[in-house]
Amino acid sequence: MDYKPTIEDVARLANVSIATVSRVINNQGGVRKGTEERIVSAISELGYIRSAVARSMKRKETNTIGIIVPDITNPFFPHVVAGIEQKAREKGYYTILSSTNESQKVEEEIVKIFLERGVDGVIITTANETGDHIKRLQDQGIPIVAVDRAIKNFEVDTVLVDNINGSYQAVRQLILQGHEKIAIICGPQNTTPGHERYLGYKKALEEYNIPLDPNLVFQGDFRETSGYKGALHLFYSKNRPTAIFSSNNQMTIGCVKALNELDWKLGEEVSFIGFDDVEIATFIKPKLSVVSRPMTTIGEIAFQLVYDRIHNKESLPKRELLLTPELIIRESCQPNYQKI
Amino acid sequence: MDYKPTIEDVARLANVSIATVSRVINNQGGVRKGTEERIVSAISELGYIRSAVARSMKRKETNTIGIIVPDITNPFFPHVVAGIEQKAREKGYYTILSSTNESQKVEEEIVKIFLERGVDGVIITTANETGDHIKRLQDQGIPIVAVDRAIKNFEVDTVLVDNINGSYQAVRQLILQGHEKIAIICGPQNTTPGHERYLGYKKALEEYNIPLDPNLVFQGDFRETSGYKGALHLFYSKNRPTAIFSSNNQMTIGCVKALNELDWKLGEEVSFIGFDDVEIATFIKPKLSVVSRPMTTIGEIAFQLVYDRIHNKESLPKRELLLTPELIIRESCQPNYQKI
DNA sequence: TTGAAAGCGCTAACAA
DNA sequence: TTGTTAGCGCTTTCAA
Repeated sequence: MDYKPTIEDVARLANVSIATVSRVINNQGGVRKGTEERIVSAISELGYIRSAVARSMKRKETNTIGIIVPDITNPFFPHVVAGIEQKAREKGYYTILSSTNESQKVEEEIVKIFLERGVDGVIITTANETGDHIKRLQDQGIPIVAVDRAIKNFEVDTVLVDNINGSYQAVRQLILQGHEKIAIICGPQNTTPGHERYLGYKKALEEYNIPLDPNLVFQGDFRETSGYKGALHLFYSKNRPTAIFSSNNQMTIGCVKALNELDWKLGEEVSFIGFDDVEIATFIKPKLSVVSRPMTTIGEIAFQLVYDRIHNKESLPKRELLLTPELIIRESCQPNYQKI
Repeated sequence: MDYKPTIEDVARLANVSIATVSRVINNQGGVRKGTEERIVSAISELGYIRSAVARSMKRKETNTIGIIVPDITNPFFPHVVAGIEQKAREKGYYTILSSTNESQKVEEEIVKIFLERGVDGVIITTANETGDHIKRLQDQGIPIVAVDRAIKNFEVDTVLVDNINGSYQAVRQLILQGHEKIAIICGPQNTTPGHERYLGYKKALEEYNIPLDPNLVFQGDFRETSGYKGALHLFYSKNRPTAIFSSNNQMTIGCVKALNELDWKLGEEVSFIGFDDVEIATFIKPKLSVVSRPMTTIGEIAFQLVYDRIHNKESLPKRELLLTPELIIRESCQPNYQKI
């Protein structure tokens, strides 16, 4: 069978007009019971399925949310996506997902496709925070929600994690355990998360009157190798730190690898806290302390924001949510014995 | 600005008919150069974007591939999806992704949605291999490709990994290193991967005349917690194994966590091989030996299969690919010293 | 409670 | 080389 029955086939079989059929498939009521029954059985007899395309054409909505992420293989995003999808399905929305591989050009392409397809809303972690290419979506009246990375050049709803607070908590913890030579492995300073996590580090040091030593600030790029290099660099620097804070999960991994190879004893010779939980955190020894983010919740909230805006085109002010990450203290940060 | 210009607006501005505009936006040629230029500039002046919905309506194709996975947070799938997406984009296709959380009911819902939306093809790792609900897709002439899990009750193109061979290789390796008390942490036996990986285990034991001890077979469900429980169970069983084979990545992680907590020395007291590579494999001490699958390649092939079939409605025989996984030996499997 | 009919924006066959 | 026009399958007035 390859023939797709249409609303007209149903109407013919049930001996009513297509308008009446439309009423029952949309549960609009106002149809006599007997008529409805005839229609329902005609539908199942024919195996009729209403065409979402024709429907979208008429209604000017697709019930789909476009999702753009920079890297679907980074475990953070599948969790966020799961949260979005879950909530979306509950509300009758579906998602079309694309990964940019951090490429601005790919992102532009995807935006264009979303525009053509008439998505009802977009949830994005952009590869380029200036966001000029994203503006076109907004110009078409398509609600946008930025997740994890802000968009700079115009106003959109945003759900971020309080990066400053997260790294502040982590560094403060290290300070309270008696560390003073605390290093940071930074993310790129031209991204919000990268910069903010550095600011939290600075803030904690200032608050406790610990001078910031530039030699303890290593510029990474959020990739594993830069974490690795960072640890190496710090190990061999003249002012070897007694504690390290790493700005993201991938760099944490590189870093721990390096510590292993250097035989730089985690927890004993050097305390450690990383931003973002990693799978390995609880099964290396000692267990890693981390700053953890509620990934699924982020997705759920993001969907709620687009959803609200889809159904309130005009009247909503810009909303900016800042979720507080949680410091999970395990074993990799210990009192600074070397001080004593 | 919230008004969406249509092909008519473009035609009016360029002072031609909509047919001519259609010709240029579809690169069909046969349009005088000057005319084309006028149209192109009208398009950019108005910011015209062709409606994919209207186009699909007319052409009876959506250029979208539906993807159904059981669990998007399992790192295996994002890699497969990345492969699909990559190839798809090259060919002008886009993907709509849904995760069933292993629920048959959710899967049925999604199938229905895909049907309504008129996807051109579906790539699925099904939560229920009997596949009766999926049959509806095929009845509508929508090509299906099964990935990682076969579909039993009718014929579809399939790309699988040779699970039997993969776990056979792993278990044989353990046997050759002198292990006899080799445990397996199974996946669900009503899924192909779960069952086949068990068969490979059995096959290896049989081949080397090692009797299968039911106490060494732990029934897991592919989730992390069941790997954790499995290791616990095996540790405390009267016939403690000297080697463990875990049937998937998530259970491997649970398992390694448990080993740590139990202080059951990996590689020394218990050798270990897991199915599927995991991020942490090279990272923990000792490094984990694993059976590795070419995930991105699987996705690329899957897309190629649907694509072929979309463009060759009738004429293709059923195709079934079986990729051979690779045993990567690292440090977690060692000769069985306890035997000596 | 039901039906007739007007489109939604596009493609493609046909005509000019 | 260009234009006219008939739909694609549905929703939604408006009228009966």
